[in-house]
Amino acid sequence: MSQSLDRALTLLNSIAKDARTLDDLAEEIGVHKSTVLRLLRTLEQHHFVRREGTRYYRLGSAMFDLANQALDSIDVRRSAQPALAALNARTGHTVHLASYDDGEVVYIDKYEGRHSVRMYSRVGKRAPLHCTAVGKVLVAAMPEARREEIAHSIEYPVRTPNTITTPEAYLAELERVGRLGYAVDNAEHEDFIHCVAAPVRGADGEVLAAASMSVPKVLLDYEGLLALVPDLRAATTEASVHSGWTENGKGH
Amino acid sequence: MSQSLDRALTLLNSIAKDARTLDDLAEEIGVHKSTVLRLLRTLEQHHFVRREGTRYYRLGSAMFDLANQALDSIDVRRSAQPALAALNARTGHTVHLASYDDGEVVYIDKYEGRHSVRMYSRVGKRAPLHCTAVGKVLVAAMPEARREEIAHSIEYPVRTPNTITTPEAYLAELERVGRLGYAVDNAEHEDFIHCVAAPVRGADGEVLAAASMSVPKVLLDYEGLLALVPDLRAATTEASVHSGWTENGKGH
DNA sequence: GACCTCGGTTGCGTATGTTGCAACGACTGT
DNA sequence: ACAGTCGTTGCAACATACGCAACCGAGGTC
Repeated sequence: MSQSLDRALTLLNSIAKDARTLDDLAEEIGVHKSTVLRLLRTLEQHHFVRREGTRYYRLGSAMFDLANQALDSIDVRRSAQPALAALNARTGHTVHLASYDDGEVVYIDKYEGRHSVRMYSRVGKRAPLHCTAVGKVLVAAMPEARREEIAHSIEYPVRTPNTITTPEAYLAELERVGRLGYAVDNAEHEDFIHCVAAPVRGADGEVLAAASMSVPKVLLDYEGLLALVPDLRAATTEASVHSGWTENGKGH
Repeated sequence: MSQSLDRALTLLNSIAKDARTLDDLAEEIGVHKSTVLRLLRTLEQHHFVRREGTRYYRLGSAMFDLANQALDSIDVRRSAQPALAALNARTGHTVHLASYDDGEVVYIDKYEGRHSVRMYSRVGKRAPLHCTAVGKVLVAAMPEARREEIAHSIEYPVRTPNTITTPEAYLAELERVGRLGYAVDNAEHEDFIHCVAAPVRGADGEVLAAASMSVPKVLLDYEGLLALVPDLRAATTEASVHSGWTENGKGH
């Protein structure tokens, strides 16, 4: 809608990957370098980018500042923190907190596991709804009409042999998740990892976010993964209570 | 330089403080609300803001994503992490890692202390050079000409009765810091807190960042604060080694 | 040491994108 | 059902951001 802003934001994405030079950027977004220069200067004034020497541009401190302000203002992140940190410390597995945003899942917190196998995820990163345990939990909590709508509107890219690839299969899975109160990602996203996830609820019982544990298959088989569910649910229940949820239905 | 971009970035700052409505924002930056709408839409496409209901706008996930990508690419942050985390765990005090950027200090990492007294700081936040221990360490490490230049170009706003207020006093303090190898902020920034800081060095002995410990005065008197210096320096030395520094001068 | 190249920087005229306006529509609360 | 509030759209006028081309300054090569 706004051309220059659009270009500037695209620039930020490029710069984020790693430090870039002026001509690089100009070519990348297909405009004259003087145009890029002007945009970068404005971004620089606001500390969104900074220069390294004369040649290279990097993201600046405003980025961090705003991001952290924003993270702080996500209430569920703060209220879930103690329970999730404890879960992470107790089990040693990687714990994620995620919420729904515009047809995808967004990770809003992460507690790194103790194993050497690192997942390619990061706070702020987005992931598909159809092949993640957190995605299933979040969509399963929506009213039926919305579930249908989402199930039919998203893509189903195949990530592994186990990935769900049709709206029908996805809806059936969501129904199961809703009934059980937790979701499994049986290596549907990455070949060597499987996950379990459960919802974190707020004062009115609405689902605010989903928490998951991710475990390498070599460390724990499917049975072992399911055995983690009670532990996970204890944590999400605690997180829910801190978020204003009360046992018997409606809270306020 | 670029008007629309400039306005958009200002919008982001406003939104960051807390969720805002359209007219609020329009009035705040003094333009018509349709203009704001268009900018917000572009920001929304890029996930820099998201809508809460129809009325409110909040920062979006791209913010977190880019910020974390950028933080990951700050090498000194990663290499200093183990040493600083250990220092924080060992002492229970708040630990900051900061670097110099455009006439100010920027916090690039923070390890929260165990006391209830919380400081108003945050990763990405900026602070003055003249009244922070990290600021002194960073400027003290620069060549004399640059030190002079900075000392005479910055402002000296008074924060507490102890704040340094003249270039001359600041330069004298810097000389002391350079000689001792560490800096003290004797309640010069906030009344009830004092800090010590020391440099983290890279392969060529250049100062990459400064690490500090901040302690409430009620918890530890000035003597007690100084007694922390050996512990701090052990940590910054360890961090320096992880950053490629070698004991006897030039590394590579 | 002079030349050459490459990348960043500047000034300028033009066209394009962006703006403000005013009218519309959706939603809320009374 | 009505009034008021707030988000949304189409349009015409204008300012703004654009691309061009020429100008620097630094690094490397012969």
